[in-house]
Amino acid sequence: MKNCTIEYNENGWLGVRIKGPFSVMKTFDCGQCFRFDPEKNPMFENEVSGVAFGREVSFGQNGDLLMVRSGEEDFINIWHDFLSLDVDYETINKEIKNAPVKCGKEHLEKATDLSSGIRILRQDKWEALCSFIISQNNNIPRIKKIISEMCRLYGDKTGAGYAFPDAKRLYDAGEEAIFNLRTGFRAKYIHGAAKAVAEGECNLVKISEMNYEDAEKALCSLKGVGPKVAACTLLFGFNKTEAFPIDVWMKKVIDLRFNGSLDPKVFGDHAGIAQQYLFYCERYL
DNA sequence: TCCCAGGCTCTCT
DNA sequence: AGAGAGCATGGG
Repeated sequence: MKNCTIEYNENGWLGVRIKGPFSVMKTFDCGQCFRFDPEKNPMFENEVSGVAFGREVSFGQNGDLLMVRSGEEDFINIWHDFLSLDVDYETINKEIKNAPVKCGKEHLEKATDLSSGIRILRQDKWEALCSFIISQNNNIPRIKKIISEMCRLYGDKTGAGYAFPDAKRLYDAGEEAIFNLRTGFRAKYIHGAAKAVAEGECNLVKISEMNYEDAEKALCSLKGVGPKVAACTLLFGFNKTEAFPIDVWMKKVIDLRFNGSLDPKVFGDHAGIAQQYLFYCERYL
């Protein structure tokens, strides 16, 4: 494992020393995932818990020590990858700060410093696609509520919580059931995407192996999926960090901080990370 | 109350 | 190609 070291394993918690910038709070509160919530635990400076890949997990943090409530095997096989712990964010942050932007360099540096510690999660592909279809013209608290209810009603029980329902399960539940989750006009989009994925007409694994342009085209062929939802899906679920989702907040950022134009290409393969820094900075500060 | 939210589709120029 | 209305709902 690169850039982190397992230091101990006791009482169900795994202690992992992290090299480079890492913040549990920022990572799970920056709007990239919807199934984790902060916990109050005197043991840690910060803790979040939630469900991913059908497993309940908690992440605590004290300084550069990450505490994972899981076995060593799950950490190595799932959570290490989920959290992008192999990625050298220290170097990436430097590259982002040095990106050849035409203007707004000062803001870019400030946003990078303020957001440092965010890790782009590698989430489940279907969960990312479905979640970001739900996200359109919606606000984050409400998105979380809808997804939580969707999991409670249609996801497998994981213990205290529920897994994210797979595509077939949502397809079988029917459009009306999905509408009854208060998804509104998105119900037919969710149901249609679930059908396409469940029946193999939309193969998410194949899409993840495509180049960015083809992958975006493939996702956008689904009704209710446009450039922004596709970009978020590819960034947060398909590990395509060159994706640069532009929502109403990012439009604001570009107008206000970059004088109306910002070419994602200046960030190369780290465009998605830069985007997330700018988004987080604008929303939360 | 009213504006808005990690937008997209459809229609009309 | 580009602009604009409509969409369901509820958070703040």
